[in-house]
Amino acid sequence: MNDTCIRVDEPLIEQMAQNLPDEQTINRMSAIFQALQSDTRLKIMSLLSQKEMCVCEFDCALDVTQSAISHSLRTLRQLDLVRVKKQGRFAIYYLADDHVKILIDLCNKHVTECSA
Amino acid sequence: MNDTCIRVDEPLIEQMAQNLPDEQTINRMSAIFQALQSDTRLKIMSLLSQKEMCVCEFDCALDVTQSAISHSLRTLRQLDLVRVKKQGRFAIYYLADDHVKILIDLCNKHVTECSA
DNA sequence: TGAATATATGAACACCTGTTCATGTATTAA
DNA sequence: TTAATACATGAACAGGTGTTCATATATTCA
Repeated sequence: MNDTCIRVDEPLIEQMAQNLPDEQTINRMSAIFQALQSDTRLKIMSLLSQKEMCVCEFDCALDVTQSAISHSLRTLRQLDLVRVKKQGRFAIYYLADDHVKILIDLCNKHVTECSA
Repeated sequence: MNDTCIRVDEPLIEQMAQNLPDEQTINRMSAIFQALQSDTRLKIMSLLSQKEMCVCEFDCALDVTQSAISHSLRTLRQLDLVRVKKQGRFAIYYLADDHVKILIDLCNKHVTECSA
């Protein structure tokens, strides 16, 4: 297929393409969605929207190894979706900000409303 | 590691685990985030939030093959994130609803605000 | 000090994803 | 009818992801 069909207004499309978020922004957005695409990490985020938690508590609530939880938390940490504070030998995790909570809630709402 | 540490209030954690969205909801949510995790699909969604488009127009705006675009659109269609209407030989794609647009905007906002 | 607890991390492996290539189908135009 | 156009789809392959296992580190307690 060539790059143009009868419907394509090339200058317009090119301008729209330039209105796209820049590559760096796209990358960071896709990284966030990528992080939220795992069942385990979604559950972690959902739990954290109820209260802050240490790794043990996740271990008790979820059905994966402690190692898997730590790996998941690292991913979320690196994207600044969650943060840690150390309390003695415990690592207490909490949501980085409300944006993320809203993201999760919005998606949940979309899914449950649209399947109802 | 055992399933309990000194911090764990087991009945509470178990109740929190039950408050989690059910498996089906979690699966649908992760499927949506999974779909939005690809640069190409994110760009498609961003373009669609500007105006409805046919496949040719995506082909003109994006730097991947028409095949890749069709595959991406199928993924988005199957999750009801976008919809199609046929107009002669053209397939016109548009966002399924506003939830999704808000999701994208919110994530974009998060990324650009937090990196500023 | 030494043992137990809480968490992190590297390696490895099975699985999944996104792309391209090749090709198929449907619609229009000549 | 034939050729061209617009789009869809299956196969296949490279690259990435999530999990577990084994192990390391850091903190507390005896």
